[in-house]
Amino acid sequence: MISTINRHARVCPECGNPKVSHNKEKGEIICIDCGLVLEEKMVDFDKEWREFDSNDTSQRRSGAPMTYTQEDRGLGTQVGVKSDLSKFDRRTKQKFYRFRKWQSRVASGLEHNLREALAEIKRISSNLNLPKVVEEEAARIYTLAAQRGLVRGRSLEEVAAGAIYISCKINEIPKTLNEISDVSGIIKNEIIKNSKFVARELNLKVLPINPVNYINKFASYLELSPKTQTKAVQIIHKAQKEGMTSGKSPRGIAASSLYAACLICGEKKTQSKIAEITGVTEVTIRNSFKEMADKLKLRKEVEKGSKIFKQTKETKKKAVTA
DNA sequence: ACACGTAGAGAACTGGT
DNA sequence: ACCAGCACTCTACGTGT
Repeated sequence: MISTINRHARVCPECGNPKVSHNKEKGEIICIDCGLVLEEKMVDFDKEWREFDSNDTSQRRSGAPMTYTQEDRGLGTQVGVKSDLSKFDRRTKQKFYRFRKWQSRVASGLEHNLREALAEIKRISSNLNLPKVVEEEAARIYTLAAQRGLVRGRSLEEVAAGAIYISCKINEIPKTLNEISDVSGIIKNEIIKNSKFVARELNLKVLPINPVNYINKFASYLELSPKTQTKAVQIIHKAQKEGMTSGKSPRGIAASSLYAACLICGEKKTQSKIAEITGVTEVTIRNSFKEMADKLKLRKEVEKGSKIFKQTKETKKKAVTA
């Protein structure tokens, strides 16, 4: 989890330097070149020195896990609410009320902003039924943006919606701008504008997914042989070399390459079956396959595969009738 | 049932003004 | 900031095998 959510923050957005220094005492990650603080208020994940159980010699940490979905990352202390104070006498209660008042007063502008924005991110995520990891990533992106002063002069709701959009893309969650716009109440253009701005300033690379990553999963659902899988990967590599994959849906590329590989290896699966598993339509598979077959000269291989498929089908038939 | 083709519409992005 | 244009994908058909 930690490695996932921190993976985008290791290159300095200011000078592009990948060399960063981790100052554990201050809980900061700093660029060695320009000194820019990339991340602050980090948590030390080293061993806990205390022991709470004499029988247990292993050293443990305690408390709830750290989360970016709270402005203090779930690590802060909150002075109790009224119900917690019921057991105290009047004087003690008044003391705690004063503490609470001061706690809210001393909270910085950034903390107030984060509290509002993270609540908004939580609300949008919940309405869109987004996985926890997407909410966490969006919260992390917003927190970094706020720490770098990118929210200043912008509406926090707009930046929050932008963070959600980036997070969905990073985590491969197919949510459309319209859906995010409907739930957040922010117009599409503003979401695009803010997500681009934040991604650029934080040096977040929202790269398209490599279609090869899908092959194993889809092939397993389709119960394809390792030979067909390898062929599909080869086809994708060829297509990538020919520059056929840019701008296209990686799922579509994976689907059509699997379809082609099935035909070539004589392991026929229908377009509708592959479409069902891969989550793209038959039309997308057809169009993409047609382009691949033409540009990568797969026609001959496909014909050969079809012959093998027919032969094996006939021998199976004969075996059954015999 | 499956493969293939087409039309029209929508979503997302890009570039020009 | 706005808009037009573009490439891509989708739905919804019809047709052929």
